Amino acid sequence: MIFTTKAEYGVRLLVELGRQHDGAGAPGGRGPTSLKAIAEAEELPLAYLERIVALLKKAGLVEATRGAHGGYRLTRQPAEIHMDEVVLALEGVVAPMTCFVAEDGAPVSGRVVCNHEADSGHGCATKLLWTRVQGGVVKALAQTTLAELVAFSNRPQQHQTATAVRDAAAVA
Amino acid sequence: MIFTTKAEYGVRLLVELGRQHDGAGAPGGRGPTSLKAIAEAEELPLAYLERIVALLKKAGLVEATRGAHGGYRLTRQPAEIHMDEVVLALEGVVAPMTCFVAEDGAPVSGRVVCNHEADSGHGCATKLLWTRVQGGVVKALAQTTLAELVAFSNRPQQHQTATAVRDAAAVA
DNA sequence: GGCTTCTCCGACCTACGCGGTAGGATTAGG
DNA sequence: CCTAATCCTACCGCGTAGGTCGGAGAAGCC
Repeated sequence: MIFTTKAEYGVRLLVELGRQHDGAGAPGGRGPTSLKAIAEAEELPLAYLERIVALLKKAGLVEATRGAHGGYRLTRQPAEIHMDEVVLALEGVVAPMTCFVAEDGAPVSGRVVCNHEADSGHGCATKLLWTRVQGGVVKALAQTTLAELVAFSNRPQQHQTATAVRDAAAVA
Repeated sequence: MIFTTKAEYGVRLLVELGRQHDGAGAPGGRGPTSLKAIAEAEELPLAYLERIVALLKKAGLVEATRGAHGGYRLTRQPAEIHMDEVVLALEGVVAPMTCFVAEDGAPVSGRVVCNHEADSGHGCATKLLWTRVQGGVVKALAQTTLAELVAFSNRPQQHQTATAVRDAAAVA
């Protein structure tokens, strides 16, 4: 499996925030949303969400107001939030293999290097393959915005599988 | 990380077999290659390789001859072997998330379904995202053949990173 | 001021799967 | 029969994903 529940829960958390963020004039919309509300809506463990949202905050995707009636809100419009950034914040660098290390702790889109070059004269052939795979993943992530996911989650449930497949095909 | 060393080692093993498989007239080329030779060439643990090659054999990608001077050989031309099939054999179904289960133990390219639909009225928004990601991965794998990897591994080592990046860009 | 309701923070725990080993049984050439 | 190879299955250590617990600050509300 490629992503952990950190990414899963984190994205669902952002979608929930994005749903509040609708066109409410002033940036920030209405008041912030508490984690507790999100945890109940998505049926996720609150304590675990706390640690996940901390990652999003550290990445500047989300801001918090503390105290009673506090909570979290997005720092940008959902349409401005691309999933490559989100996944980077949640999972760290996206590399298809342990031997892939970014050249400088670089971001998702950073170029990547294989560290067991000196195998036996010929360099490891897998590098080409993993590079292509990573390219495919990053491209898919970068092309998806939070706004899309919010819109998708608001659609009626019935033919969602079909539409998801169609959307995915449209990307390809 | 997305793939385990099973995929890494398995691909390297196939590349090594593909290198022997060059145009030697009769299908099968010269005699089979022993695992021991491959393990030494790639500096991989022999006992572990045994288990990995068993997966490839079960998938029909490779055939074995037992006994002294035995070993493994490819069942097809390297240009006919696509990496989606290889990775499927080695890693099992490629799903970006645990909640993704194929509709019938289907192959890599099979359509996929999220199993926690009934969340709270609205279906999980992540499905769209993971579907797109999986599409990107499968596409990248299916477009790469063993022949390409063999050719790549035979190139001089020097500018390999640069060429890998260029090749990956060409895919996109 | 004292609640309550939040965010914050770090220590702690547990099950599981990856990566690897050990030891043998089986088959085939010399 | 010995050796070289594939086969097969059980075992094992360790890192980490996934989650819990408890408590310390911050800010609104009575």
